[in-house]
Amino acid sequence: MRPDNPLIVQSDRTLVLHTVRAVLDERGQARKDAEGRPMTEEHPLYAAARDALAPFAELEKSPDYLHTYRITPISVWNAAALGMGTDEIVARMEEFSCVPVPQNVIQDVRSWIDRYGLLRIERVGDRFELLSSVEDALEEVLSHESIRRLLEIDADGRAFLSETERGSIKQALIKIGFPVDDRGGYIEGDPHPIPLREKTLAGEPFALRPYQAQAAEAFYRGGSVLGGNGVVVLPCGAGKTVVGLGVMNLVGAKTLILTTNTVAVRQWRDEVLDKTGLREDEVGEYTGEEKVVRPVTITTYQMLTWRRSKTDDFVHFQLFSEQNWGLVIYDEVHLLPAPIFRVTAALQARRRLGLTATLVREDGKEDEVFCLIGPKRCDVPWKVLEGQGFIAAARCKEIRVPLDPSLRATYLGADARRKFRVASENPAKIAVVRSLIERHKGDRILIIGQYIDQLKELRRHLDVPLITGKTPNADRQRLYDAFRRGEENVLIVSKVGNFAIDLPDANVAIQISGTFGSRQEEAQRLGRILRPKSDGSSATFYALVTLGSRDQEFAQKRQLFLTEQGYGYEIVEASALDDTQSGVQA
DNA sequence: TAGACAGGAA
DNA sequence: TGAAATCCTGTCTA
Repeated sequence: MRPDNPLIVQSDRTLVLHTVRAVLDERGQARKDAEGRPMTEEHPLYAAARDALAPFAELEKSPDYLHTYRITPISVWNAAALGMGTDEIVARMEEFSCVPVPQNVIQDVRSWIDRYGLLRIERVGDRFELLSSVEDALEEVLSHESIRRLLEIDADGRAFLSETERGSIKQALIKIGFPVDDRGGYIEGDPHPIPLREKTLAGEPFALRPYQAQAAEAFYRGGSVLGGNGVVVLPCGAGKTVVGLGVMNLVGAKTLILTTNTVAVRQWRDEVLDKTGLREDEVGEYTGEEKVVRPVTITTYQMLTWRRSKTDDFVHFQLFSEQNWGLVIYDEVHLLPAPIFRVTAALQARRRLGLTATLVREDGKEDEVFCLIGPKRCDVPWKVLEGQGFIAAARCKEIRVPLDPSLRATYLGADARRKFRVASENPAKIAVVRSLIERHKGDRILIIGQYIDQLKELRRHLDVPLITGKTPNADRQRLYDAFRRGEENVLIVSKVGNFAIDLPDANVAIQISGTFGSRQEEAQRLGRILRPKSDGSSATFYALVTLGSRDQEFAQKRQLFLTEQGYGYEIVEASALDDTQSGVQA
């Protein structure tokens, strides 16, 4: 703790981190710039503090100078699963704090950490027992009706549960603040060796990158809690599929893979065939087009959650029991739909791997992921991979575009939800896009937006191709290819860009509108330009927002996740684009 | 029997 | 907070 440190830990468990500090002259006075404003510089400890806090705190707000983090039970338990204890968490806060860390915060962290592992599930013959390391704890949770009705209490007061209740009991317990250490173990599933190739089909040498191998190991071996279930968090473009292959190799059993769409199904299949020794007849696709169950089977969430009508049963749930799976992989686990949680609750005896770039869910179901899939096993910060050259360096700029006075009235007159749309569709953004394209001549530019009308308008002005959900697959492919070959330098894409993983790489992305406050969407979009460039050059991400509007508000929320990962948004006024080149450099 | 398309769901 | 995209299935056409 030093007075010039950047962090303040508050008793409401929020952490306030200064990103900048005043520049002082030799007499210790704040130095002023030419216009008399105090000068600031990045706080020398900011980056180190940010990285130290990331494992156990969640970034909540990130305006220019003060970033607010919050410590929650889930954030602390995830840290605990990575092997971090109270002492370490407190030490990290004290190292960067400029005031004493409040005692109640230390106590809260300690009590949460202590709770993790207080209750555990163990196998007893063909059923399971809920045990507690402290006598009162079991008594306390049994006083909750929601818990007791799931258990069978015998004459000695021991609490037993059946295999099928294993998931629901964990869900119920986390709701009342007790994460369970499930040591019930796994069904091994039918063995099926999955060797990794040393050369891909194209003859290129193949091996897991160090961080990929570490992630697979961390999942499989576990740490302070039993391995074999949990989530691996890796940036877009860092090779999550390959981590999945690594885990399949370690488990060596029949595997069921769940993905978000059919393009992803195809991609998983190609990767499995390209990088493992499995033959084509060992890998099956279970989709609308063909339903083939093989030792490695890949399907979509929508396939599984399909039913004839709202009241009917899920037709394809039998896939989970069709084979004796030894591993279930949940791709993009932050998008997991509710019914899959339900079936996963009954699947606690199978090894479960979740893969994602951002563990944050916009629906706040992080606790369900935590107790049903498992804790975070590995989280490689984006900036670390950038430093190692596995993803490209990127600069983010938020360009603030004024709203024309004539539209100002429309904006002010609109109700809250229309306001966002009016601000998002600010026509002045078109001129800004045009000048950015001008500035980035020779670059590959993706323009990403949310509203079809707005994008059509843009296409009319710029005369470049537009891809939306209605664009037939053949046309998309043709445009993607043209973009890849460099025949087209600019492409406008709608929300298809969020899902389409076959979208070609670019080095400039211009976001002209986005979903309310979706942090993970912003991360995905940045991911589009993060593939390392052959010449090692960096990428640029522009977010266009309407000055002083709800658009600007939501843009801040969207940026949270990336700020947490160390991406700073440089704020540029649109007017600065016109006169000099100083505001935005190509 | 493939392909196109509409409809419903989340 | 709302718009857009996706997928699966069933039906129709050639």
